[in-house]
Amino acid sequence: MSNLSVEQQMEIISRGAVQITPMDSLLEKLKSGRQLTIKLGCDPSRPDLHFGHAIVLKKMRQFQDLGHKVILIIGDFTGMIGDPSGKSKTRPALSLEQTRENGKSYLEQATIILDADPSKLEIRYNSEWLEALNFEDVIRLAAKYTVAQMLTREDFSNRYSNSTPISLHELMYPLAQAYDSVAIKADVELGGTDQTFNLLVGRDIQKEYGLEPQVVLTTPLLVGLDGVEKMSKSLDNYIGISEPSDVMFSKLMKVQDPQLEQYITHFTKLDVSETLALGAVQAHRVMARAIVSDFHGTDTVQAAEERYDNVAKGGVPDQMKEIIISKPEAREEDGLFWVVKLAVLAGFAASNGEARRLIQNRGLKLNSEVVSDDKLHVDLEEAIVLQKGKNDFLRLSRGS
RNA sequence: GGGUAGGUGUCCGAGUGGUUAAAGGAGACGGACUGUAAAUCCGUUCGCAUAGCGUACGAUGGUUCGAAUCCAUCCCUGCCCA
Repeated sequence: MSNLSVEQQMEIISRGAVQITPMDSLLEKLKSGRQLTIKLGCDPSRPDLHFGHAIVLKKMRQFQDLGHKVILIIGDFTGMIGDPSGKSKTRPALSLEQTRENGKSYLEQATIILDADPSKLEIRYNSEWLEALNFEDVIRLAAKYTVAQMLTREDFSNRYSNSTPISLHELMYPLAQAYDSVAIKADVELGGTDQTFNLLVGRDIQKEYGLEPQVVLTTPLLVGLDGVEKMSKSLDNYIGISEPSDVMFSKLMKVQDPQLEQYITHFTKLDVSETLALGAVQAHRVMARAIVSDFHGTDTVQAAEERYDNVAKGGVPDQMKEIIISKPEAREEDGLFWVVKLAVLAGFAASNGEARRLIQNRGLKLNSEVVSDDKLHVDLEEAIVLQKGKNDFLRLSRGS
């Protein structure tokens, strides 16, 4: 176990945590000196991890570094049923193969942050024990909780009072998740603050099964780059943990000022108030450098920053994505390609109409020149650089 | 089972037979300003090689010169009663 004193360990664990319940129970578990089992439940439907997930993964990593064991629970069973979990639309049910596939992908990405040492990381699928329960077991499990208790969950009570549908099986999810804690005898379970209720149900159910209840540690929900909504892939306000260094750098520079502190706290070891004292712009840079070097190594940071500065000055970066256009998709005529179609193929617009509008609004540049005519045709004898707005570049060249 | 209110574009939401591709807002995307920030301001907002055409108001069928709007059947959801 760790050489650090229990107090020092507590300090590390507490950084950025919203809530640790109960604190003294965690102290005691740490004092015992044994390797603790730290649980994290993972949603198997969204395998693209972003910084919102990274907050909790970083925290898991800290536990690992202190010698404890992390168990990732892939909710394949729950995923098969399709957890609506508060979203207005029920998620589609996934097949067992899909959830396994997603689980693998989750693990791959999670180990960017987590220590993959098998003595410190284990992965389990909850179908292992949930599938084995028969209807009687389920009813017994359900008997341990009341409807009134369930309705104390904010999400449920809100929906109930707003007359939004709540399917009966949704009430089972907290129980299923709690049962996971029973199955692996979790000492600590981590999750975002939106998981607080579920995590606490885990304590109650563990008690019912004669186990020592887990400590619940919650981390804040990360606000995305829009500065308003919580970070999520579907809102496209996210920074992916496997993004290349230059993208990660420029996205980190876009973190809005009020969220800067959050990013420094959770993703760096920098002193928060000292860093903020540098002023918003400089603090962004320091934060972005620290995080990019943490993910990609120190040598890529400089290149990422240079690229960022170059683009800020209106320059065109050396490195950018490239695609090769072949004739049929661009409707080549007389060796010429239509800009509108090229913009669509570049992914800058979803339809020709959208591309036309982009051009009309002077948002499309070809080799740094504003495209003003939506009938423009180009030959691709030489590769061209297409640019949408300030930061989207793509090099296009012609296929044979 | 009975009653009742609903289902409109990415979302919220107006619209109860005729310039309705559908008010308004949010979001998004461009532009200006800036710190490639925020706030603010301006433009855009279904598709199509676009002065035109095609689709679209839960689904299908019908009434009508004309339907998001009227009728029928079906699907889905809320609430109340049992």
